[in-house]
Order: sequence, then C-alpha cells, then structure tokens
Amino acid sequence: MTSFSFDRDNSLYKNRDALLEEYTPNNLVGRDDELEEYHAALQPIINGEAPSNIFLYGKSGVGKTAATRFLLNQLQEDAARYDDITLSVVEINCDGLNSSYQVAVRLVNTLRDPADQISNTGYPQAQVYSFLWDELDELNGTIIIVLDEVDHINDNSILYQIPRARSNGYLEHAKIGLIGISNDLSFRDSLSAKVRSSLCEKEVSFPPYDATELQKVLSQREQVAFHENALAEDVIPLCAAYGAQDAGDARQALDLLLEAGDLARKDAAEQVVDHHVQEARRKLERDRIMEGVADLTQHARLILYALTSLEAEDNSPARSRDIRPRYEQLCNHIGTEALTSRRMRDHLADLAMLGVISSTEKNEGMSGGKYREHALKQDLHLVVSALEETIELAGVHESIRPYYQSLLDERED
DNA sequence: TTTCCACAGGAATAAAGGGCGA
DNA sequence: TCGCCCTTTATTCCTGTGGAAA
Repeated sequence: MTSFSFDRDNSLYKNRDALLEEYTPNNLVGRDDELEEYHAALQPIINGEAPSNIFLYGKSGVGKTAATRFLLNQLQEDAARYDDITLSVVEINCDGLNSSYQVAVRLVNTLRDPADQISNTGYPQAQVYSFLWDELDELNGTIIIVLDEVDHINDNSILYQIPRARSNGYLEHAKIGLIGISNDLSFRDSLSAKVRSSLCEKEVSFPPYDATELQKVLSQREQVAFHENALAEDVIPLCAAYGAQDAGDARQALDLLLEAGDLARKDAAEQVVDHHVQEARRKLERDRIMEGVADLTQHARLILYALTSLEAEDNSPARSRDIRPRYEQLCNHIGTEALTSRRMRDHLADLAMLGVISSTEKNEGMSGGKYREHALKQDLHLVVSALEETIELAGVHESIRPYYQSLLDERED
C-alpha cells in the first residue's frame, strides 16, 4: 500500500511565501517614478496636515497594491516617531462587494471587534453609515482608508460620503484620507464630477510592466523564495515574457513561477525548468476557466452549453439568434423557462468578460444590420469538462458526445 | 448623402429572497 | 410575525450604432 506520510521537502524553496500575493518585499523594483509620485501625495500626513484623497489606476498586477502596502508600512513606521500624529490604516478589497452599502458594512466589521459584527443586510443604509462614522471617530487621529478594486462598486455613494464626512459634521475627531485603487482605466471617467473632484485630488497612474521590469521583479523574489540554482536559466525570462504578454501583469508572472515551482517539487525535480513553466501555464488557465464556470448561474451555463454544442458542430462563430434555439431546446429538456433574449445577451457578455468565449462585432449594413458573433475562446475539451454537471443535467447533446466520452475515459484511466 | 437593418446594451422596474428590529 | 431595507436576477422598453445599399 502507498505510504502517505509527510516528509519536509525544502530542496527547491527557501521561502515559498515570498511568491504569494500578501508578501511585501523590502523594496519595489521597476516602479521608481510611480513611488516618487505616490510618496509626494502621502507627504502631507507626516507634516500633520489633512491627508489628500488619492486615486491609483492601472491594470491588474502592475504594483498598485504592493506600492500602497509598501509606502503605508513605511509611513506608519515614520509616523510613530512623531508624538502629534496618530495614524491608522484600514484596507479592504472591494472584490465581491458591489455596492456602497456592502463596502460600508465591511468597513464597520473590519473596525469592530469580531464579537460585535453586523450582518450584510437588514439595516437602512443611513444606519450603516452612522455605525461607520462612530467607529472612525473612536479611532481618532488620521485614518487612511484604502479601497482596493474600487471599480467593483456599482454606485458612488460611499466615495462621496467618506471624503465629506468631516465637513458634513459626521466626524469630530478623525481626519480621513481615502485611497481608491482601480484596475479599470475608464472608472475615473465614469465617476460623477463631484465624486471625481474629491476622490481624485491626487492621481498616480501605474503603466504595465515591460518584460525587462518583470524580470527584475521575478529575480528579486527568486532570491528570497528559491535556493541558489533551483531555477534553470531560462525560467525567469520565460515567466517574464508570458507576464508581459498577459498585459504586463506581475501577479500572473509570480503565480506562474510559483505554480512551476510546485510542479517541479511534485516531480521531485532538482531544478525548475522550461516544461514546468509551460505545464504551469496550462494548469493556471484551466483553473481559471473551471473556477469561472463553476460560479455561473444555471442559465449562463446552459447558454455556454448551447454555444459549445454549436462549436462542436463547426457552426461557430454564432450570433445570439443562432444560439437561442439551442439554448431553448436545453431549457425545454430540463423543464425550465428560457430567459429573454436581452438577458441572454447579458450572459453572453459576462462569458466574454470571463474569457471563456470571444465576441466580435459584425456589421452587414443595410441588408444585414449590426450584430455580434460568439465563439468559444477555450479548448472544447476544457469547456466540456467545466460544464460536466450541466451536461449531465440537460442531457448529452449529440455533437459534444465524443468530447464528453473522452472526459469519462480519461477519468477511468 | 441618406436610409435601413439587426441587435447591442442602457435605464427603469419588478419579483423573489434574506436579515433586522420592534 | 410583520414591515422595512437591501441584493440579485430578470423583464420590458427603448435608444444608439455603423457599414452596406439605395
């Protein structure tokens, strides 16, 4: 019988945690100009002046959050040297919070004792804000509130309320500075003028990393995370090249390096090499799709299933009116009413956003009009395996039978 | 230059569901 | 238990879009 005892294996990693998202390095490489600008925006705090509101923008994985943690840690250390400054930092990530109400609840719960938390629903909005002002005023001094991924919030209410809380008389003692971090470059323009003028007092833009900068970032982490010679020579350049290709995203490049390291360790390899990186890349992409599809509603999955079956018949790209009959057929099969075309288009747009399908705009002018064509963006086998439960529920469509069967065969082996 | 097509997608609104305080 | 408040998912209605054809 196989033995499942655990033995410590530190042959490759020295400190694997250095590749994780929560790790903050001692210095940030490749972001000198941005740090300088950001530093200047935070300077009033240490001078004992009212903090500015700062808006950071740039695509995901370009160092916005890391720069914030790095500078705020430094700021807190330095502020401790001055008796007349009490500085508190509250950081929350707005991913999964899509209203000001939910953000306010999260802030209250972050500030409160775990035994005294409030529920996510049930209170009038004004009541939740009132809880928030009480908590902030109790902290006293200068408070920096960091809202990461602030573009996930659908309404601007909290972005308007927080900067004005003191002038509106909700706060007596606390001085608030708001730092909003956004991955969505158009978010700033979508804000109303009054929110923009208060939130975007100071703006710092983070451009994507280029391959050279990514190499610096990866090499810095390599030295902390891995033993000497644990990586083959081309591993860092390869991860950096993929990272630069994926919109200059250092987070993805680091995840790739971590996954490649884990695969090498699983193989009991002496060194992380090229093929570990390739395999890691496939695995990360696969995980991302599987996770995305698992979170979809039943109708979104049926719509994806409809498109998948059309793809298997070589009938893609397909416009929404071609997908609809197949989708209705699947709904019929499981005895549920199909959603309206409008809602179906919403789901198709969500699937495109997720990166499972691609949508291209077409225009045939006077006779044909304007429409979108949809096709699978991912490997058919992968989508079929992500949709397995839906396929079982709605019946195996003839066109995807071979793909579904190969999935079952694979599992048998 | 104007017209027309097909449908994308914005806005308003409804329905269902869940938590809270009284 | 009831009314209130919020969220999520959906529907209905309607305007906007842009390239080919007239």
